[in-house]
Amino acid sequence: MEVPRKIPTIQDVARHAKVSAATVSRVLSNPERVSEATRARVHEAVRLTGYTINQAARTLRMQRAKTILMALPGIGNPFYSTVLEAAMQVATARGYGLLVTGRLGDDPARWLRDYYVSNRADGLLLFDGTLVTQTLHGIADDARQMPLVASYDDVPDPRINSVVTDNLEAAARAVAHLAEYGHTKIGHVNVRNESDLTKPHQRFSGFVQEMRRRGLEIREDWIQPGDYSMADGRRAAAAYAAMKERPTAIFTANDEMAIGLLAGFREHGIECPRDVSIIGFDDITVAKNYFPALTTMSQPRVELGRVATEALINLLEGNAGDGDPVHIVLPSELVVRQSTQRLAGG
Amino acid sequence: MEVPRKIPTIQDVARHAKVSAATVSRVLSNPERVSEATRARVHEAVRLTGYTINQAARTLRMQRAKTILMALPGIGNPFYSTVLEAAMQVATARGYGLLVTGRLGDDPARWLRDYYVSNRADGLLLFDGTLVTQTLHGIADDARQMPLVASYDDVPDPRINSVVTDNLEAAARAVAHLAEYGHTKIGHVNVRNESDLTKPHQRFSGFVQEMRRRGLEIREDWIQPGDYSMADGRRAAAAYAAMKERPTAIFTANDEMAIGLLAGFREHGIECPRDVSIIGFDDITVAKNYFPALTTMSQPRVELGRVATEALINLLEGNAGDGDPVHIVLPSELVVRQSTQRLAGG
DNA sequence: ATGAAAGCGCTAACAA
DNA sequence: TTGTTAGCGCTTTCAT
Repeated sequence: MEVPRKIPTIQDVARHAKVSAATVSRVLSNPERVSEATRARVHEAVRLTGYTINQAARTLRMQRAKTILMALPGIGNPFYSTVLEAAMQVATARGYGLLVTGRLGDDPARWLRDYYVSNRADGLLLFDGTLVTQTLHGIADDARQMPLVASYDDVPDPRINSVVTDNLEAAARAVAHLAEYGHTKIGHVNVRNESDLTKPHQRFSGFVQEMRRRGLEIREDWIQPGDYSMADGRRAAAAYAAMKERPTAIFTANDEMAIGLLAGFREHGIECPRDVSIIGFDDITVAKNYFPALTTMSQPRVELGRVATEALINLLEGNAGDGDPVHIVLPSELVVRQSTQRLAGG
Repeated sequence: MEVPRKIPTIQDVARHAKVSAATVSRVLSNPERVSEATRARVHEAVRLTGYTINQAARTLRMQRAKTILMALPGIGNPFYSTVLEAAMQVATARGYGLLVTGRLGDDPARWLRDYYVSNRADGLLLFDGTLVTQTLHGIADDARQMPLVASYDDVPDPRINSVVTDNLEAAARAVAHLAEYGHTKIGHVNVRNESDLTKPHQRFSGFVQEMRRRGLEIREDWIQPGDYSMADGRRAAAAYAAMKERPTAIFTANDEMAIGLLAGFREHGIECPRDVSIIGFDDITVAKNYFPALTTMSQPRVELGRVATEALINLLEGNAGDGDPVHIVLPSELVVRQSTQRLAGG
């Protein structure tokens, strides 16, 4: 019956090595300030005691948690899980822990900022585009500013650091691809609600922009609402199927809606790409394994997670805050597969 | 030019309310031990100062971080992202933060345990089945035990708390489904490596068990290796395609491999379900939207995340450790869709 | 190069 | 019911 040993503290190590706690601390963070002999003794003592630094104490003392907070709109989305994985790798490599949160309550800004004020996280990786700029500034513009990097589909406030993909351009290219294939009757599936009227999604704007540029008619009824889920893709399919006249090509704001749309169409006897061309957005893993393989705008989501996390940590460790905001735009790429086809006789 | 206010501490609140810090602390954690009048004054002071408790200080003092650590084998996997989301919701609701980690380095047990020893997390949600039981015990059986709940495909050490699905049974039912459809030539795709020889995956065992029970031949070459990725599903497809004699039905250990397998087969002109029936495992979102819609064993992954997290927090808050280990088994469910078919003339 | 001492912000034991 | 005091484990002046 073993007596549970106490978790060793820096004092225990000091005693073992016959030095002061201050010296142990130095060995651990500024080894060059300690003589080689002492250093060796301390390391040995660390090994012997199995000492691990107490982060809570260190955080309290240093006012830095060595932890970053990642706010996600819905982790269930495979898109974000890849981003999360990339972020985690970078964070770990640089000695940071990664807290995740999603449920933001009725005061999202406060919810997030409390992590900072309460000394649980040093900075924020914001992947949740539902927070409007105003709210965002509630986080960043406070006296006790929380360092943050935003990364989502909309173009964030220029005062806020951001790492994004060129959503507007990419959406325009998606439409251009359809147009180049001879399609003129083009539909779109995207989020549509009041907040969007004042601040439309970049992918929506890209769609509108390219349609206008090419002089193509934008038909209201061909723009179907979708919250980025497969279920909403199916719903859109039902809506299109019920129409007398349908678009010959549809651009969905993400791959999951494209898949739902395809699946839904199939149930209505509408075949892709025979009857309709569909282009998605994101290039999630399943896109190339779907049938038909999905044409899509590929997003560098590993890069997104990696770069955003690196930017944040640099911010935290560099001369924080006194530089200009960081704005990084990563390129998307058109990946043509089987779900789009030249319009027959077009 | 606003001078950045200092983050208010409990002392600031105390000063405002003209009470001692201890009283403020009491109001925040044991309100009933404080008179109503004082309580009101303190609350007002909290509001005025915008006070938020300093978690680092509290953690140091109480030796509890109010944070749980979730170890995932690969968050990229959409299966786990759903579990993660469920876990996060429960954790948040019960006042816990959720740290995630994946990169476990060369000493995974130590890596995970250090979170505990260093006072960063109070307990561990272990979703990574690659840690063998021995290693696990390195985490749990230490003098400084880290409370943990394991949840993955293999049946964990009985001394360890676990929340799992009935993988072995479910796998057997998957095979039974194929057999009932008249298939006798049944293949399987699953992880295969040395560690599996000593400790085969439950889904593998379930396959073997049901095949034996029905007196069906288990052909080594029909058991293809797969690391649960779509890419490995494709690889398996290539392997099967190259065979002179192929199975008429295949059970893959997860849906992603099933999708990869289907996509791969299609490229070789092998159609599902016409030429081969395929049953997956997990029922990821895309399964029902795939073409053909995937027959699969549905796993209650939201439940899994929820129940495991609840079990862990109960453990942390209850009379921890002195009870028997918790073992919860959640049921899987057969979902028949289009990717399996009765064997023609069978 | 090393040690002594103070203090980060909180809670809990004890006193009043 | 409330206040005083000590101390969680660490880092960091300031001495030596």
